[in-house]
Formats: sequence, structure tokens, C-alpha cells
Amino acid sequence: MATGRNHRPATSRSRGIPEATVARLPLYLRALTALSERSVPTVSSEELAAAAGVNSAKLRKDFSYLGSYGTRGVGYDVEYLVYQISRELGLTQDWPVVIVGIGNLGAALANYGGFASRGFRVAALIDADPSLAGKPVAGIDVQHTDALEQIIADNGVSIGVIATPAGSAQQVCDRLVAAGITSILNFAPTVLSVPEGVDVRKVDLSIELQILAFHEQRKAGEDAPEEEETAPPAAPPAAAVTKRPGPGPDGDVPAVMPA
Amino acid sequence: MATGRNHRPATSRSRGIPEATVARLPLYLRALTALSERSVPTVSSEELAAAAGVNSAKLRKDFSYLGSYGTRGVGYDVEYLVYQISRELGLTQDWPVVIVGIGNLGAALANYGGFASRGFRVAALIDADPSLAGKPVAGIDVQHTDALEQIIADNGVSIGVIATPAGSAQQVCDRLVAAGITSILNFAPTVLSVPEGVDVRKVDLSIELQILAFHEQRKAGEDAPEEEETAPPAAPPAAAVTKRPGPGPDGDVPAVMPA
DNA sequence: ATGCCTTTGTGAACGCGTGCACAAAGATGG
DNA sequence: CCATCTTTGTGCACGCGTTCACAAAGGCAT
Repeated sequence: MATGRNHRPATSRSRGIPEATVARLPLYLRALTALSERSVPTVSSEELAAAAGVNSAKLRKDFSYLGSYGTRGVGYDVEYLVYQISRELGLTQDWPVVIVGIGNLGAALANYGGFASRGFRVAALIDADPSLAGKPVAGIDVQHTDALEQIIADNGVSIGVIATPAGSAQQVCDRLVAAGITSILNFAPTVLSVPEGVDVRKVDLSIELQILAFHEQRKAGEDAPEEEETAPPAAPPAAAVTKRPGPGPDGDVPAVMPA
Repeated sequence: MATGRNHRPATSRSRGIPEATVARLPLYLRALTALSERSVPTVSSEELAAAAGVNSAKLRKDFSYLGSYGTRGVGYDVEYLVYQISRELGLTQDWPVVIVGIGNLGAALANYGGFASRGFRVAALIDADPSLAGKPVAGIDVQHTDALEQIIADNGVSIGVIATPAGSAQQVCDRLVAAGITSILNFAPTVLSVPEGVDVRKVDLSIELQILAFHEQRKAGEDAPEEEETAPPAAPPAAAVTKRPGPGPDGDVPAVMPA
């Protein structure tokens, strides 16, 4: 960055791109793609930042990790930048993906149009329910879990998506890892334990909603003066209390589908 | 992942609980709920941290923001902690939620069992497609977008979920906000612009996969020596180049459903 | 050429989040 | 009642990420 020009990531590529930056690259890529389709030749960091919903200084710094792809006084070449980011993210190659758990969510994912456009290809849909086997979802026949290992090996799949109930997530995860999967996108509301070298990213609707509720409550609490919740139930930190099943909660094992 | 918005120093309650901590509370709550069902009376920070997949010191510090709810030498009372966290997150009250866009994803969300258990109640399912109106999804009749404002007003809804295609997301968002919604969970792959005071959290499958691909590529790049991508297409930062539609990408407006 | 104007690239300061390490608090056993 | 052992609560330091602010770079007009 400082002196070194010729920023060609020839050797040990993409070494040291901050995680936070990596997480934003897809955002930039999306905005750039939109510009590209509108045949916009160049954009300034200011414009692009606005489109991506971030600070312009942050965007420039992010790009600086990739190299000097801008032109001072002008901005960035849209097409060129689209390619550079795509390459950096590894989207210039084909990524076969398997989706395990074809419930409501799994089906939604299978139908998701944003896959192919980004280099991701649904190699297989897998479910433990035998009655689903053979039935087409999004144009692809669902296969039984038994074939999981074979499918992964045959297609050289390295990315797996888990959309099963929480109860079977870890089990599925273990099989995926044993079969050679090294990246997992987990939609089940569970903490997955994986061996070193395997990446796991988690998407949890319930958590997102709870975070929103927190802020929502705070907003309400600002306007309204003071208001005590329901009944301050349980006991404060007392000694050992046997415990009772209590107002039977849910257990976080949604009968249908995690999200 | 999602993005927190609109920060507010808010002098009032919730003595400045760090955003990072708030994001982890649901995680702790889930682990605690599981323990509660197994009738475990107390847990140490070490055990709970392991169950939630975080560092024990971090967990203790998180809890310290809520107050001193633990007992030295013993640990935390599970039931009591469940209540405290629930209250802090605002889950002791009822949160009516509307889901807009009942495609594959919207239906999956409607069927999600983790809603009710956390104080969230699906007040209505809304879609712009007239042919869907009246049809039941997850036991709730889908209603037409026309009734959106009325529904929100009647039910006092403050949280909205957008599961529409990217193209109509902003429009839906505007109507939700105008109708009084102050928290939005957005599944559409678009940056929503909202007035101050409205929180937006985003869930984007495409982005998560791209981040996985990045790391996956890096892993592969470490083992394998050197390998050049396809053709270094476009031109480097040249002068003004008219531009051509190029290899028609996708445009990020998934025909079916965002995820 | 020369000077002006725009926009990048980045040094530096700042703030938040993380994790260590330990003293204080409390339980437990003698 | 005292000693010992366990586990919390937190002061502190460190590193990452964000943001500001500006010099350098390049285009463009004259």
C-alpha cells in the first residue's frame, strides 16, 4: 500500500484482507453490478459508498487492500472493479453447493435465483425423508441422505448448506465434514462444533428478530416514562433450587424449520 | 449477518449495553433454555460459554452489563438468568410481526416455529399477488398489500419482515415506515434507506456464501501452488470507455426470492 | 505548459471489542 | 469459626476497525 506498487496478488494472494472488508466486498459487488447494467462507466467512491450504504472513506480503504484500482480525479472503472472483486472473492470459479434439509427453507434456498449468478451451483438437494427422494424441487431431484458422501465426492463439493431442524444439524454437519466439506452455511439454530480448518457461518432469523426487539423496546422506553414488566418471576440468586419445568418454553428445536 | 443501524447514546435505561453484547444475548438465551428443559439448576460461566460457543471471560463481561446475577463459587441460576435476559431483550412482551412477500422464503418464515416461543407473533402475511389473497399459509390467510396500513394500525405492529424481490423492497419499506413500523428485518438483497429512528437489519444469503467462497479459495490457494484464474478480462484503468452490456450478469434481482 | 479542480490513497487518532489475569466473594468442609 | 477451594466480576492491555483529514495524483481547460 504505501510504497509498493505493482500490487498484483501474484504470490500469496489476498493475504491480510481484514475480515470486515471481506464482508463488505459482496455489498460493493452488488452495487457495482447494478451500475454495470445501467452502463455506467465509472463511479466515485462517494457515489458507490452511498449505493452500498457505507462511509466513503471506509470504501476507499477497503479497495486499497485490493490494490490501486481507481483513478484520482475520476473514480473507479466499474467493469474493472467488478472483475477484481469477483476474483478476490473467488467468484470467477464454479462452486458446487449441496443443500441438506429440504423443508420450507431448504426449498426457498433451492429456488433462490442469486446462486448461479454468483458462481454458485446447486449440485444436490439432500433430505432424510425417503418420501421426498426423487421429487423435484427447483428442477432438481431431492436425494436421500444415504447418498451424501457419494454426491460430495463425485461433484467435488466443498460448501454445504444446512437447513435441517436443530436436532439433526450437528449430525449432518459431522457427515459433511467427514465427506470433505470445508465450508458450512448453517441455518439451524444450533452451535455447530467443527474441527479446525472448517469454516462455519450462521444465519439465524430468531436472533435477528430478538436484536430488533431489544432496540424496539428501548425506543418505546424512551418515550414512555417508566414501566415495569410483568411479574418479576423466579427467585433471585438463591441457593440450590431443585427446579421445575416452568412455563414450558419451546426448547429451540422448531418443529418445522429453522430460519 | 446483519447490520445494526441508528445508534443512540440514549441516556435512559439499558445502561449502555454494547451492541456486540446484545447480539450475543439471544445465543446465551438459547443455551440457557436448553439447560432449563434439562432441569439443570445452575451453570458456570465456563459451561455456558462452551454451550454458546464463546469465550467464558466474554460471557461474564456480557452478563456484568446486565447486573450481578451470578454467585461466586457456584455459577448462575439458570431460570433466573433466562428471565433476566428475556426481559432485557424485551421478549417478555408480545411482538406482533408482519411478513411481506409470501414467496418461498416468506412461507418458510411463516412456518418457522421459533417465532411464538420468543414472544413474536405473526400478525399477518402480506403479498402483492391478488391470487394469493385468502389462501392460507401456515394457518394464516394471506392478505393483499392494499390492507397493509390498516393491518399495521389495527394490530399495533412495530416490526416488519421484508421477503419480497429486491425490486419492490424499497417501496414496501417506505409503506411500512409510513404506516408506523420502526424495525425492519430485510431479506431482500438491497440497501434500504430509512428515516432516522428506524432500525434495519439485513439477512443476505448471497453475501454469506460469497464470504465462505473467499475463505474457501484462500484455503485452496495455500495448498495448491500458483494458479491463474480465467482470462484477465476488462481493461485496466483506462480513459473513458463507452461500455458494453458485457456477459449479461444477473442484476441481483432474483426472479423468485431473495434469501 | 501551466494551473485549477476533483478524487484517490493513506497516515494517524480514536473507540470498541476481546481476552488475560487476578482479587474479591461466597460456598464447603473440618 | 476458620481454612480452602471454586467461580464470579472486572481492571487493564492489546488489536482491529472506523473515521478524519490531507497530500499526492491525475484530468482538463486555457
